[in-house]
Amino acid sequence: MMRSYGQYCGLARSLEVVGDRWNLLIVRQLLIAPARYRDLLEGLPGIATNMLADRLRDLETAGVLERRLTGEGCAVEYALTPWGSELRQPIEGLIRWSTPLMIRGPEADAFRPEWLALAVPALLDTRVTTRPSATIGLEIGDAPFQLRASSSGFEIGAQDGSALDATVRADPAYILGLAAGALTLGDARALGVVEVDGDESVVLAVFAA
Amino acid sequence: MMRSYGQYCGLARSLEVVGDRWNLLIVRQLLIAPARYRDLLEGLPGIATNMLADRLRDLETAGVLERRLTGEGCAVEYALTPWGSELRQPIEGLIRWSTPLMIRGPEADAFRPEWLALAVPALLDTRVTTRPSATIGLEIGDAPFQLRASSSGFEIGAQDGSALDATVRADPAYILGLAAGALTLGDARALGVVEVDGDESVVLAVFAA
DNA sequence: CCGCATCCTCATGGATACTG
DNA sequence: CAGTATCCATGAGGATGCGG
Repeated sequence: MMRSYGQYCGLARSLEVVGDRWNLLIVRQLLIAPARYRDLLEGLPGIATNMLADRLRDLETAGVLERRLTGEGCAVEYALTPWGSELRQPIEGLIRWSTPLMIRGPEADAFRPEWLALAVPALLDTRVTTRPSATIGLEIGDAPFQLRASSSGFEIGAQDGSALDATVRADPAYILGLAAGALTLGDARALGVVEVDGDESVVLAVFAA
Repeated sequence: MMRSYGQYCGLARSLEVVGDRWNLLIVRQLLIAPARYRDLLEGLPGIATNMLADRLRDLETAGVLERRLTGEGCAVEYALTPWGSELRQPIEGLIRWSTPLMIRGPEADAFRPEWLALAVPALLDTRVTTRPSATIGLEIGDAPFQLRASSSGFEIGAQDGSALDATVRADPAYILGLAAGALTLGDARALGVVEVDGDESVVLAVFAA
């Protein structure tokens, strides 16, 4: 638990809960989906096992997440509380703010396609939310997804057979930088084709509204 | 400078720049107004002098803030760059998220009236931004201010002679908690009168649109 | 004074090994 | 699988010094 700032300020008190190293990244993983301990270790490359255990305890105590026992046997699962889920807004703000840092490209950093599920909605132009019929196609690895944008938010589901209006193919490690710089739904423009040099590929397609 | 997370994720890269202890609180102070070293020390109760110096250097290197020489002589002043100013959005999100932490009240924490200049706009209901004529009166210490809300944002200026529609008097140390729980401009309701037990008082008044 | 730099101590983070 | 225990490196915090 972070040492108190001793300031009666909303920002300071928030940071006493989620300002510790790794905390917001754990919340990021749980915003994508509830997860088990092992999933979190994989989704947070570089974290030490004791750090993850400590942080999960802190965040549970603070009321940001909760431990749940899934149906089969005694499997432990971690999920955000309603209050913890509301961190989506500031986290999306930080993802948008990172644009100048992301367009440098991935360099030696790790990349996980699941992070797109959080980043792409955050990076889409806000005009999307006023166009109820907007739909974006996402293919992560071999699994095709469809990202539906409506006034009530974004929803990821199975992809139907809609024709593509524009298509982009990019290495997973570059897709975020490309999206940050160029992706807006208002004009649905193609981002261009980038060479794929890894064995894992992501196809990001923008459909017409 | 924070150790790298080694993740090609916008949130992780943002946190490598502003995730270190004190960094976002320094940005908070500069969002209120550009400030000198001494002002920052006073506005950040609890910070050590070497921490402030280190962080200012880090944030300048990262491009979040810049050192400026003010007109008279060689007085150093710190101000946010345009990119740094864009942290207002995620910071306001964290201020809103802190509501359950703030309604506990100030306890033993320090309070500075200037923090209201950031918190009040962040806590106002978003309906405010769709009512161009909305105006809020703020009195910090002896200085009366007027907070004008328009579609282009909030602006703080001198107070004119407008009649009050509702008035709230509260100790500065409680005003944030009250505002977080009860203040919406849509119905402009009074928050009630709270005893003032300090020598410094804040009057928060909600005007009719 | 203001704007830092140095020094020292202690809490925290990180890597690895290990256990129920 | 889901964490603890251990050890070491790093960073925070406080006091103080010091040049302009």
